Amino acid sequence: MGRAAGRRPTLADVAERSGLSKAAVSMVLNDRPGSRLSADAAERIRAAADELGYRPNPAAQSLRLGKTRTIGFVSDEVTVTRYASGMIRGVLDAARAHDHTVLMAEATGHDLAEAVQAVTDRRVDGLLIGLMAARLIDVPDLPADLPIVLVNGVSAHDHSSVLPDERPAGAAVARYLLDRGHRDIGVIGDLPEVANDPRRSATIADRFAGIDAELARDGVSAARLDLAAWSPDVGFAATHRLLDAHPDLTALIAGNDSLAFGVYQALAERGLRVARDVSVISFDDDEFAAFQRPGLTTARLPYEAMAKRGVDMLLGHAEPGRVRLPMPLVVRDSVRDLSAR
Amino acid sequence: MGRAAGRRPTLADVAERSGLSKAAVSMVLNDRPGSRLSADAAERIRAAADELGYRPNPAAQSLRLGKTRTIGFVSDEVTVTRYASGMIRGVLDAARAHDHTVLMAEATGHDLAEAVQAVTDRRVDGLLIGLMAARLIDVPDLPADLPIVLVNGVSAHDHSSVLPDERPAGAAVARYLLDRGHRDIGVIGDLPEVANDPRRSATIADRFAGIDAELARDGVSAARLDLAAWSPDVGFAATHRLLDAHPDLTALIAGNDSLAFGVYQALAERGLRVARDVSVISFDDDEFAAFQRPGLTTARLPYEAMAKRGVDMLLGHAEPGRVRLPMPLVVRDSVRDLSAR
DNA sequence: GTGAAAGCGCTAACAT
DNA sequence: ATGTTAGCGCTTTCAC
Repeated sequence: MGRAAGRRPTLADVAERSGLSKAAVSMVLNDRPGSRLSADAAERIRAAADELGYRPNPAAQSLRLGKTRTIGFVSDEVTVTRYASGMIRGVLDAARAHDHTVLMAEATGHDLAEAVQAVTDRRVDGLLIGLMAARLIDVPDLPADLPIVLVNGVSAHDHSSVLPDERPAGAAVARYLLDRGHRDIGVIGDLPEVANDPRRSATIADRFAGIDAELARDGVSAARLDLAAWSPDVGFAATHRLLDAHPDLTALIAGNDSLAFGVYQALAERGLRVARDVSVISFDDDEFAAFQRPGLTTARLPYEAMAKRGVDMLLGHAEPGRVRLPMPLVVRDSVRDLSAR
Repeated sequence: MGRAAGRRPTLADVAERSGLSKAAVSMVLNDRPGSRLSADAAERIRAAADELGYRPNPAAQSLRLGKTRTIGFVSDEVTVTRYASGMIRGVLDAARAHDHTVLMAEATGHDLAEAVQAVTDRRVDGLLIGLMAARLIDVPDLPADLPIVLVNGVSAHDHSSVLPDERPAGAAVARYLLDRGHRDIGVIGDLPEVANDPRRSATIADRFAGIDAELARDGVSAARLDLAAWSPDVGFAATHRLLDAHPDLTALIAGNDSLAFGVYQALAERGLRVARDVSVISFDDDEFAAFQRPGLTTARLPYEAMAKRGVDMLLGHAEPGRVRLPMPLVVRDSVRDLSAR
């Protein structure tokens, strides 16, 4: 049992108390196969360590081993923003599962290189770069032997990375509507300017390509409205514009949940009920998607799973490479089944 | 200029390259007053360090100095949840300002003591405990010399802590309504069960006490509805119930923004417009408060400022003790001015 | 003014 | 099978 003593006990203290050598203590506590200690000796050592409340000093271990059992996590703004909190959970959980701790640094406003430097200065064993929006970035120079993986991002070089698999998600969203009898569909939110620039988004183009391809399979061509930004107020304005032009639409696909928030508001203002009058479906599964009334059906961005996979790759528990993870469709109540009537 | 060399350069490398001793290099690089090196020698050392891209090994420094320049941040769920992301930003920024890094651990599901242990095992220089909801907790045993401060929480012992100053905020919210001519006011969301248990909330009682006192000053007694939980759907149901009983209400005070989200939904369902027909005001300033339509006026929980103050206290840059920080009223468009008509 | 040397706590190679 | 020792990279007394 640990006491809150003055000086923290060291290996030497445990050795002295157990009447054995430091080497013996080290062997037992790390149960190295080296040489079998007598069961009795091992017992004495464990007892002594326990009584003293001994905890190894990680600085000493790092110095000796050249490993820190710490990974660095630098992000553009996922740490400090609500959107990708699942990513933090994933990183923390996966790191703990492999007995590593996480050093976080934020690159908001700063140079990414600066944040990376701060972290590598601490001699982390691996570097995870997490991005808010999936995009292409330049990875700063870093020690040649430092493993690195990008979560929700890609580099121009061949760094390992994990991205959401947007194309099938786009197709699944369209298919969900099609299967329920919708053929008069509006698509709110393609961002041509962003979609064509991988440094702004490496995946949005896939999202819409998936939608378009699936719609085309059934011969439906959607009413489209391109946008310049994704926020509730532009979703609000866009909905009004689209519905003014096409009052016959039975379903709306929003580029993401933030836009869909605005769609709900606009629909309410027009006296239209979500699902009953106009169905809505979207992407991301933001926290408030479940709070909408009715609950918003949306294809989830798998932040937590991506982070976990990233850590696993970083620590050698998963194949490295460029990976895409599925975006599950979270079904709630915002889509009406027209085929049943 | 740093090269991505094979082995990382050490102090000894810098010494060799500059033709001086390790001691001299250490002195110069940390500019110790000890003994003045010749300006020329100092220059040579800096140049050598620069060319080599030398960065001190923190493990070695920690071992020698007994300091890690790292603080531990353990929280119940602020890390992995969107609500208090401002707290993370505050911690990270303040730590960097004092040249410290942050080790994060999450106590969700686990024992708080377990997360604290994980962090103190790493020999952090200070411990920050951050809570989602301001409440009273028991701080686990820890090394006697480890500074600790609670952010958005208090302990039964006299640990330093920083809390939001809820009473004045409650008063300010009520006053804001009163000053605009509202006298038929509904209060949605007191949680008697929670408010009376400091281990569930150490501040909610103050919030409502502030509201009540200020209302009483002007002789108005609100229509109150006590709740058992704070979520959009209970806010939704509560609004309907309250308005059914008191159709004459001109303003609603919601216990927090999550509740207010439901208030908006219920009002919309009744064909009532926020502000024009019924004013709404709330607490927290959640991210989506600004996205509501009209924007929600709310008393902000100063997560970022609390975190910053906490770090400053921890690192000796601010007076320790029990501190309360103001909750600024963020004025948007959800309250109508009745006195002007 | 400058450098040699000890030592922080730990592990692994080497003696015994 | 157990113990002794060197050394990871750094800072800081203490001689020179």
